[in-house]
Amino acid sequence: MRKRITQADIAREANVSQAMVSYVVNDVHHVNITIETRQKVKKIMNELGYVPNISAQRLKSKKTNTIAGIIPDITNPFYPEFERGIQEIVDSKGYDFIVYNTDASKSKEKKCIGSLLQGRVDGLIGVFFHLNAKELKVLVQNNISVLRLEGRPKKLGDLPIDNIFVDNISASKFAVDYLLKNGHQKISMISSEYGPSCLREIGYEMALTEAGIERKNINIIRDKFDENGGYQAAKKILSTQEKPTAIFAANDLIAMGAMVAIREEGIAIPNDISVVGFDDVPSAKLVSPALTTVSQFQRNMGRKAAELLLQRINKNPQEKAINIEMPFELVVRDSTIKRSNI
Amino acid sequence: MRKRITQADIAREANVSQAMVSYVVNDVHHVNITIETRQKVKKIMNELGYVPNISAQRLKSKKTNTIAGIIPDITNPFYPEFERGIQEIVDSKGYDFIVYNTDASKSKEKKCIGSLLQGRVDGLIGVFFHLNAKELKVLVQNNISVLRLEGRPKKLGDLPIDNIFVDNISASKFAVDYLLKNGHQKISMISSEYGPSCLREIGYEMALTEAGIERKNINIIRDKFDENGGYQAAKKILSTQEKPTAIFAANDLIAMGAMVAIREEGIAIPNDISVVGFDDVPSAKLVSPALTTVSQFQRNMGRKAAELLLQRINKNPQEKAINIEMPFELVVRDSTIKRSNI
DNA sequence: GCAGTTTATTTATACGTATAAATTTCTGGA
DNA sequence: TCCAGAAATTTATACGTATAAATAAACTGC
Repeated sequence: MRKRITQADIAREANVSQAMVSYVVNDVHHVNITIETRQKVKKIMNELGYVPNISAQRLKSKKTNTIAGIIPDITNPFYPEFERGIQEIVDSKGYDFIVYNTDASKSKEKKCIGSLLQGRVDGLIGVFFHLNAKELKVLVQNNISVLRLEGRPKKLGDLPIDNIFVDNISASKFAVDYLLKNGHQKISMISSEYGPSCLREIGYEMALTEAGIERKNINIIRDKFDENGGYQAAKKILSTQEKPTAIFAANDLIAMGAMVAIREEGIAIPNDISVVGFDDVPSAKLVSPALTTVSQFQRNMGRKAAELLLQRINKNPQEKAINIEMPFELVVRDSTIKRSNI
Repeated sequence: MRKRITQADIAREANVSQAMVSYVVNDVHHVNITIETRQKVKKIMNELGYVPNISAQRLKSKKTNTIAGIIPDITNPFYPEFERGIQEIVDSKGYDFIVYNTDASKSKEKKCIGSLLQGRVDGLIGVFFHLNAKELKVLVQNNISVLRLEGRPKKLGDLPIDNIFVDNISASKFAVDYLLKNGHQKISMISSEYGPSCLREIGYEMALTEAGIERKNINIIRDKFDENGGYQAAKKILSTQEKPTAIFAANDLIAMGAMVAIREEGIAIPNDISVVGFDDVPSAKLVSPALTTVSQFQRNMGRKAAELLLQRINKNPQEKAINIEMPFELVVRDSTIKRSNI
């Protein structure tokens, strides 16, 4: 393990001052350096294998060139694509990327904030289920830019906290409208307590109400927001005498769990029951039948989020916040079918 | 955006020296501090909202308290669980965690190394498809501990680079033996060029050879290591006149892609063709039929990897390398069936 | 041949922390 | 009352970099 080479080492070897080395390293242009010293320094840099010490740079510059991603859980297949989208952009701008998993728990969300206050990052892209803008204020006060992934536009206060969102209400309404258009009258929803689920419930209810579906056929069951939750909830739904002809799930994991339960009951998808999910996770097209679902174009959203955040960090940290809407798309696959016998 | 509070600010306010503040902050025990000053300093710390500057700490201590994970692609569902396992451990020890995605490309693997040499991290857990120990040596020389995720024990040179591995040859042999035991005689394999695939091919061949299967029925098709690759390869296999009764896929994504292709051809799984995957990714139990596959207990492996790495960083950075073997398990689900009509 | 520029380089300092070493203040015992 | 030693606190310095300010050297043009 050899000693790490610093600018001082190079300076000594090259018979110049440490400042000179710094100027050469950074190619500072408002300082004149003869071509000879420049080359001499560069040569020795290469010989000794100089690599700048990033901690020192960060201390001096008060910039970390790091951004954080705060998400519930990277094992939720919604997030890997989102993460890569972010990373693609920040990488290309020379930023590091740290991911925090909160498991959708309030205490972990808070812990993240505390950790970030130590000055690890210049900004963050966050999915918060518990903390609101007021609780994020302290970050902004400490010059850490914040962008949230949301499910609908937020009221823009005076805090410069941007939001990027897919309109979850419209998207879920769109999905349920699709089922209605295909002749389904009895559509149950499986949802969960947290996150965007409640928005998706609103869209579901809006679609059914607008279509004049009677109240008793508007039916939401809530459970965990993963495959087990979907499985349990579907079992419950299927144990009732009057089964729905379609199930709208608040996300794809729930939908897939429900599909397992439906198959176990010997009920055919889509012929007896159609299933629609939300998110278009990578495995949605691999299950059988392939799942009809709503894509949020996660990677694209990650990219856009990162671009917006870097812009804010580097251009206008204190300017007024904005809401950016992103598109969604209903991806029709084989888990839904037109119902002829109304 | 208010000024960040430093130890100097507190010192001024409390009428003590900056050093005193540092001692209080860090609860240094070989220095005597009266209870009054200690309390006075702490009170002012709280009032002003002091948070240590992590860049300064890192510069001074020459420790980053950060570790890196280098993986091919977080959207490959093998890795999220692995990552969370790592994170669980490093989090609890106060370390940050940065993930790099290499897309299994040599240039990106190299770029990672360059980046890490700037002193971003104290150690790394890496999945390298191209770089070997010799190319990682420079990290060790710069006091960055390295642990690799491998597919078999590595020859231990004098470099202190640990390896954690599931014995991929044994595991795939075990899986193929299971098919043989269930009466399958014609088993094709779908594999890929990179990563652990070639080890899994060896296990496949060993099993068949040992069982006395004739050479013409040992058949490996290679394609991309994702669902599309599996789909394409399966199409090719199914277009031959003498179809296999089982397909062993080098990983679950390939297996699921193959299942889509098989279904498209109207062939029944498992009745006509059994399918076995590798990795037990979360969606393996959600596809239909649920996929028989080999679990590597990814989260557990991530935990163990992190423990080993932290141990090396903090105890014995230069001691001889070790190989740590981890268990696997064949998870039998519904995509395989006993073949009665041999 | 020298005042005034321009060009090249060095010196000095700051970033915020940790910590060894030096200094001051406080003990208690003779 | 004084002193040795312990206790409490401060001073000084280092980590490695960036950069403003100071200085030195070389070049103008007259």
